Amino acid sequence: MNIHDLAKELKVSIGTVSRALNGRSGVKDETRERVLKKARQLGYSPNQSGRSLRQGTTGLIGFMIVTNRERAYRGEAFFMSVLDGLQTFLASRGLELVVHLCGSDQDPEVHLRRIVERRLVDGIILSQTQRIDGRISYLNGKKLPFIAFGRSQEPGKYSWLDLDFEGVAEQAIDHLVSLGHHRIAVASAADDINFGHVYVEACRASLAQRGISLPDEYILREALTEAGGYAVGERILALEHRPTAIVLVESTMALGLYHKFHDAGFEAGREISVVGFDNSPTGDFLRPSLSQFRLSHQDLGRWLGENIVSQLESRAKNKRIRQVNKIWPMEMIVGGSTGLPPRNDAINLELLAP
Amino acid sequence: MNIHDLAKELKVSIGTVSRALNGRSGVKDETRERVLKKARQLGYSPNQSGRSLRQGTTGLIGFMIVTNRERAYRGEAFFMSVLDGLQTFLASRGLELVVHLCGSDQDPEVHLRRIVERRLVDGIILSQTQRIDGRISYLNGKKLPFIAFGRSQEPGKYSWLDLDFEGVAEQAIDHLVSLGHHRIAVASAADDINFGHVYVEACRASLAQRGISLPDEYILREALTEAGGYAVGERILALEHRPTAIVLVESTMALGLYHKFHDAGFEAGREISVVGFDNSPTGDFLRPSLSQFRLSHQDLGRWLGENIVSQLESRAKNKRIRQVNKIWPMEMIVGGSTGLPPRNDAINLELLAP
DNA sequence: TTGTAAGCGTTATCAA
DNA sequence: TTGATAACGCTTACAA
Repeated sequence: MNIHDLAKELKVSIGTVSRALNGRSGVKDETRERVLKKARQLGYSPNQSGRSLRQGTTGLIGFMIVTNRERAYRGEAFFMSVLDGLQTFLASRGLELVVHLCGSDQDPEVHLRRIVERRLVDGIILSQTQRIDGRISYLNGKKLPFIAFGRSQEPGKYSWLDLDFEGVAEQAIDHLVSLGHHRIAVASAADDINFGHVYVEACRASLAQRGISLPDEYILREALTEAGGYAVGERILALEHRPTAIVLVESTMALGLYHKFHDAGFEAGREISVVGFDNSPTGDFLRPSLSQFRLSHQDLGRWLGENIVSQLESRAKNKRIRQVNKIWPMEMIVGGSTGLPPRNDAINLELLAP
Repeated sequence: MNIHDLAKELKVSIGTVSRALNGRSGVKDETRERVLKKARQLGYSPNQSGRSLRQGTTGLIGFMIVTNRERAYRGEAFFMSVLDGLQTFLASRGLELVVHLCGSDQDPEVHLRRIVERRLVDGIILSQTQRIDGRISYLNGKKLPFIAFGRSQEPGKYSWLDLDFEGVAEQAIDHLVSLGHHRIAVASAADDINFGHVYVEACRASLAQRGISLPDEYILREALTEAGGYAVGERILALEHRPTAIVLVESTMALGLYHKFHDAGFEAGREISVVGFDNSPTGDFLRPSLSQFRLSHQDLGRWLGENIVSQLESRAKNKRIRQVNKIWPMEMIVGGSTGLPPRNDAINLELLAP
């Protein structure tokens, strides 16, 4: 069933059918009705390859996810709600979202090049950006609209959206320091994903502002998984100068960390305070509940959709694409995992006062 | 940059370029070399729309995921590793995986029809099959290769892959009954997803074989989330005749359930035994660790890839497509969450003996 | 071994 | 308001 068959069935020309279906003007109302009805009846939809070839656009927006065996189970689940928000928005604009997975043994840049060169999509959103990310410099050289979900150190003007790691670090550190903590560790990503670096540096800056240093042994780089959290627990419990608090760049780690604490007879919020990251249900259902940050994944997805569509529209009108860089604010929700430091570790501010 | 530009650059015809790039015979080795080199140099890849239009195939395999706000955070994470295995296999066969998300406010069948009618993919894998699932009967009427990941009650011959819910139920029930449990509850899905029904009935059958009935109040249908698990915990603790064990159709629920137990001063494996489902890291890192079932998501994905490719090949050779129905075996890993029932609840088999 | 040209299904231009 | 036709980029049958 193609446009010729449909036209023959209706005894009109393919041009008329095309105009009718695409809402072009210059078709008699009655004819348009007939065409639409018959198309519905016969289940006809235009072949996308034909359309794409003629129009030069596919109507598809790509979202690239790099699967990583280690993190595959939960880390990427973060994206599901983001994708839900994105897809819902795109659908409202007649666009279709397609998610491209990059297998754990493939090179993300090579994979991206294939997608772009074959013209599979009209625009693409990258995620899990690395500090040095060849995908970004590659796309900077193309005219394809794209957004990096996550900052990078790649030079050049391009649109990106990122979580407010600085704000999160500041709120977390402020909360902990005001409780009296001054030995605060940071658990971050083991690989070169950019936010891992950003978060550590943001914590360092927030600590420094309060006259507190972040020694190397308090920076714990592990997998962003339950197992990684467990490893973090082992490492901090083994330290001679144990921290009294730890901030995590990913809430999933909390489960492993709690487990290790449990084994050692510790409890989060008593011996060691813990701050998670984005609001995972896991954190809410831990005991004690995890102090973490409010974040609407759906809204994030919607923002991505609005922004990529605006790029598409600029391009269609041959206008210059406006680059947007957005830091997504997040707000702390204090749970039971943060409390006063153990007595002999607290700075008693009153005693220090003259 | 299209095939004409490349041909002009090389001073050969487009036919030769195409033959060279596609590995067709009848091209001088030297010419082929030159073409391949130049194509690489200029970053040329054939436009997919052009190819698809000509060949009638897109080289894309779809995987449809229905996002559901309630489950979005973790339930769908199950798929990430499956997709990793699938994508890796497809890439080895020159095919590209595209994941189509169906937003929570969209009709999955309508969404599927649009994908199929526009010829976006050469084959598609459905997931989250419902008991009555219009998508399956729709695809049965088409010639597009597809696999349902999850059985359904839809009539007709079609390929499907499903987890061995019967085997899981049998092993779980056998384990619990041999520990002395005879009041066993089942937590399953609240919506019409088919595996929810399958699992309950499988448990009922395994219990019946041992002369144990499954009363309605022991069937707890809730969301497959932490919150759902918490709700399950509330409900069973409120029962007059409390079960001594519960089996869950999704391990994520365990976190909420443990939390509720903790609040009530209970511990899994002591007052109430708990059996989870697929081997989530969450289950491994709970305390006590969750008894659950071994499952390689990657292998599952690979199986899907092999099967859809075999369908594609049959179709290309105009051979009849062989329908395959596969039950994926799973093996129990006993953790600390299953133990003897509390004393006064156990059937002491020796005392019952004459 | 290479070049030429038809045709895949669509949209858009132009003429009627 | 409609119909005929070119063009999008590619692969392939056929001719050279």
